[in-house]
Amino acid sequence: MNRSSSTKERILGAAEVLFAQRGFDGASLRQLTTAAGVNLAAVNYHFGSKEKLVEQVFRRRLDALNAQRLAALAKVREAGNGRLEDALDAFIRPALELSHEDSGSLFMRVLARAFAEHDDSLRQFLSENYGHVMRQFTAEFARLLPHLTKEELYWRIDLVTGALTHAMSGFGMIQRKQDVSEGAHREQTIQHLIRFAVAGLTHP
Amino acid sequence: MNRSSSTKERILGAAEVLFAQRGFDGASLRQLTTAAGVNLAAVNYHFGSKEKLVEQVFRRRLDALNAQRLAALAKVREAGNGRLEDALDAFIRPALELSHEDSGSLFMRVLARAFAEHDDSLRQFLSENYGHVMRQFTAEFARLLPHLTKEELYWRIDLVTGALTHAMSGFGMIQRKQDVSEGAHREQTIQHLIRFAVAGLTHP
DNA sequence: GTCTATAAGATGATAGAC
DNA sequence: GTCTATCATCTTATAGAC
Repeated sequence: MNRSSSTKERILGAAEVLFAQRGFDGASLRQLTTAAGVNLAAVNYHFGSKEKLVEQVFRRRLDALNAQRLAALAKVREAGNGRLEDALDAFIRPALELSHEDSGSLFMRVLARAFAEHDDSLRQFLSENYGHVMRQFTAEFARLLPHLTKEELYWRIDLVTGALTHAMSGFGMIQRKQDVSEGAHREQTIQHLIRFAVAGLTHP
Repeated sequence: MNRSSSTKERILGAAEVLFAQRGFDGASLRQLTTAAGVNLAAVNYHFGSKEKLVEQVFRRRLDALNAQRLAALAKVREAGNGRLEDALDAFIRPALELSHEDSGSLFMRVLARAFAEHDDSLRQFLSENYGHVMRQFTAEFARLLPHLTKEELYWRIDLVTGALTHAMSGFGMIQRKQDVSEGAHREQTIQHLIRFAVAGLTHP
């Protein structure tokens, strides 16, 4: 059994937790390797640098998320006369499912940090690797809302994205109540978001 | 003429810029005092610590913003049978005006960082000092949307807040075009947001 | 692949002269 | 109020033994 992959995974897991809690600069390699139970030098050995490690933390979650989104969108398309609700579901559900996973909420905080950082190299990385997903969804929304000008459509998609981002981030005031299961709460969030987005996208 | 207030102001200005660009941890007192053209020791002399300086950077903008919001809300109330659009305008306009000011967009990035930090002491500071504003607006929305349950209303306000936050942050894909003036673009954003929010709040 | 030891440098805070 | 000098501590990265 090769220990290297286990070491890599342990580092990635610890990095996600610590980047969420303390930020990319705030989490030191010392804290990180200690938490992962590996040697201080292991990060540079396995990833090359701290920055490459950050990139891998993103890839691990976002590759899966965007594959799910595109697969769901493809299903909506091939089903023929898709409804707006279904396209929105394809866009929203994988994202919210990720954000409600055990370590997913941690990752959401990592993502929020990345956006707040406003770091161009990181933004470029995200746009290069996942920009095509947004473009495919925009094209589908344009097909389903043919009465809107491009300008108007972009505005509305932008605001939907804002609402989704906010819901994923967990910053809002809505907290899951004790008598509601995790899964039920997620489904509630998805349904609220979809109805809200449909109203916002289709109003005259 | 007392130089101390000028030194304090120069520090606050430089801090806002550098906190936005590099984060609270990322901006060192050395970079900060150099940019402000003051001595390294001046921050600790005038503010006590780096953390107290951060607090003052927030106060300078948020005290003004929330006073404007409450004044606008009071006007809507005293005008009698207010419309939902007017209450939303009171909530949204001061925020978006701040975010479009010269140094306002910088401050928005500072604010985004604070949320991403998820730092409890900072969140507590914000909630203690400005939480009553949100409560007053929620009460007004409840009055204007009596058919919604409290539960449903909270969800929808939360999603509106998400869209507003996103619009303020400037993360979105919508960029001002060259042939549109700064003021016209801001007004466009406000109108899009209000119409989107009205649709999202009132849908059946 | 993993370890220790250490290089080379930045950081927040403060003491004390002016 | 402002300055310099410095403390104690932290950081990333690497060299070299095992």
